[in-house]
Amino acid sequence: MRPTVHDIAAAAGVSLATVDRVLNQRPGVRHVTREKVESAIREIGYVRDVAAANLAKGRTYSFVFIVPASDNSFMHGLNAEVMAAVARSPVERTDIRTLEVPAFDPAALAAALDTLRDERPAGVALVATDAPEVRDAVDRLVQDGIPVVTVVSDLTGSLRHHYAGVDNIAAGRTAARLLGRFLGGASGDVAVLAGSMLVRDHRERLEGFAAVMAEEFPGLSILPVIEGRDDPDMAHMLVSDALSKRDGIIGVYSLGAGNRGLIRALKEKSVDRALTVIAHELTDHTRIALLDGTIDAILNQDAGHEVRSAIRVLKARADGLSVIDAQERIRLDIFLKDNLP
Amino acid sequence: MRPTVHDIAAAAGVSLATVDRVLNQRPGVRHVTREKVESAIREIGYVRDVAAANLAKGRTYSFVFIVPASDNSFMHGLNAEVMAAVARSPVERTDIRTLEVPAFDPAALAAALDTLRDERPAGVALVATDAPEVRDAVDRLVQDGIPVVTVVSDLTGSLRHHYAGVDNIAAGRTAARLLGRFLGGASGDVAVLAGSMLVRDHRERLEGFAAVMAEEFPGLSILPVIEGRDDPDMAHMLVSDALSKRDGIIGVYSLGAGNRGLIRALKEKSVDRALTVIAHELTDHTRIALLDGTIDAILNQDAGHEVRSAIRVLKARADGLSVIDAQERIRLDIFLKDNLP
DNA sequence: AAAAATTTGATTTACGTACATCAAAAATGG
DNA sequence: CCATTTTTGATGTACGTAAATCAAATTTTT
Repeated sequence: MRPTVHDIAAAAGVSLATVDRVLNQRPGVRHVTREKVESAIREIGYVRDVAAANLAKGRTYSFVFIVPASDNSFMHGLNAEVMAAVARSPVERTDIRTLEVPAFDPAALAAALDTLRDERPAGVALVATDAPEVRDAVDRLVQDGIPVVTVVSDLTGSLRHHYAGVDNIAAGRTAARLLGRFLGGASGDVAVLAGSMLVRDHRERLEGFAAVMAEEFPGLSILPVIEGRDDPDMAHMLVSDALSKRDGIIGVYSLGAGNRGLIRALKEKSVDRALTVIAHELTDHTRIALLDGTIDAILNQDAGHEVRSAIRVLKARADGLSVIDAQERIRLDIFLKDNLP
Repeated sequence: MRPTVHDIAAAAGVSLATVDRVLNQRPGVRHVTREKVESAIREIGYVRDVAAANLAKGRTYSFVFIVPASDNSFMHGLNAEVMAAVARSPVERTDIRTLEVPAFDPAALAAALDTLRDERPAGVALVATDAPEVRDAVDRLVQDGIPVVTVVSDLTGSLRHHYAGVDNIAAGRTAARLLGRFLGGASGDVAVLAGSMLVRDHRERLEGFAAVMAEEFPGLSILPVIEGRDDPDMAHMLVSDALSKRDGIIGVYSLGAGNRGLIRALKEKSVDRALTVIAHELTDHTRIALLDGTIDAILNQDAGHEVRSAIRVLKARADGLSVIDAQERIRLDIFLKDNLP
């Protein structure tokens, strides 16, 4: 049987009340007594029964999920996953609230984070925008003792406790190797379509991509990055334009969201030429494009996993428990035609 | 607030005792009363607080994990993951016992399964060997009301409740496309190294591989499968032999476990020729080979995920709860040099 | 309609922990 | 050494559910 608080009391030779004071860090225990209890806890290997504790506390973890009000398929998917988590939340003794903030607006995000300082939720998850003011706001929350995790996009240099997202440099490197290998030994130009170079994940993907391209595929040269602002029409125009102007393009890497415009442009232009295309994020559109051969591989991060992982990590933090690291590692999914879920 | 049993009682106009009788399927409730309670449950949307219920029951789920006594890196890894789960088990109110049975021995596995019928554990997970006697033994367990999930290797046609493993046909197809694309448009022979064609996962991988090869890469022809019985020395000999005899070989697909022999053979023979190699299962050996360029891509199933998923599914079954399907889908990991964990 | 059987209600205890209260004991200050 | 403060113990209630007991009400059988 698992040891209980009673066993601690017996082992330490103190009363239940004292054990409780130690366990819940209540005042009024002499230093020596506290040590006695703590060593008893270690000796008999007591671990608090979190379920029973939560029952007694009547506790519900109130978490806040901050998502950008962005209008692309990926963010819609992420939102849906958060909503699914909200739907499940009563069963898991969590009470998840979502907060929408304008996308790419550091000031608004920082302001939203600061309001949470008073509210003191049991944890905060956010899709971070990489800016000093956001970093500072996150640090303030952490210093107030509130668990914070970033999702999808990280905030390096901040005090956030955890990042539930993929390694974007590795993603870029992987894309480069796939593209390079798929192109065989061919020489030519590679077009890169990004949302915006102001977003950290996009910068990192490009960085990884460029590094491997330079190291391993000298025959391929990267054209200046096309910034489509994750807007279908804009992407369509810019990509069409690029493909018309440069017929040396043999490969495309789309590292941002909003691939609808890209796909349209590819369909129009690729009738007479063979292009190898790697894109990010599995959505309805990219899935169809992968199946019909317009896209050759899709790199993906599973939004559902990210959301669930973020919640698990916040919960563990709130309880002072540890997580299974391997379980919380968000993997980079590589999808070809054949292994689609 | 979540509704409780008291709320059901009030809503249905019956006593707590009656609610309890209905909830726990105890006898002595008239049909009409039972219906009244059940509709009240639906109306107010009651869901049992599993944590409280388990606390009251003093319940510990006792699960049995049957693993083959196989001596390859993958099975060692699986075993380690099961052990890690055992270590965590007290915290999760589970009591996991492992049972080792000889590998590839259907009779022994079936016998082991049959002993469990008396023991009546709360759930059984097994790495299935694909044989009628195993299927029958599994069906008997299921018919006795014991939750059963297969791990890594499935048992199609049986009544098992769930399979925690990858889609091996998709894995084979993916391997074929990767290999075909990596080889550009080149023509030549492809060698396939398997453990044994008697194992279902290996057969399925080959099936998927051969299908895509035939459909999409007519320039590549698959040589007769080499069966290395997952034995390093045997694999080394057979692969060396094949590489010496046929210098038309430009690609290798290793779909089984035990890649040490393969890697050794490749290192010896590939000094003077360029081979493209796809292998299964990320282990210390394959990881090094991937990094040094001996292997070009590794397909992997995450044993840790499989074990944790199996346990989650068994627990949910035991509680009569549903699982999050997307969370329990075991993904096929594709590793290149750049996205290794 | 009475006897027997079945169904329902009322109540209690338990699970492991949290938290509060009050009394008793011990340590500390002057 | 007494008064005061601090520390400790004893005890009870609560969380939501399970499970048991016994009495009361209802239904079924004869």
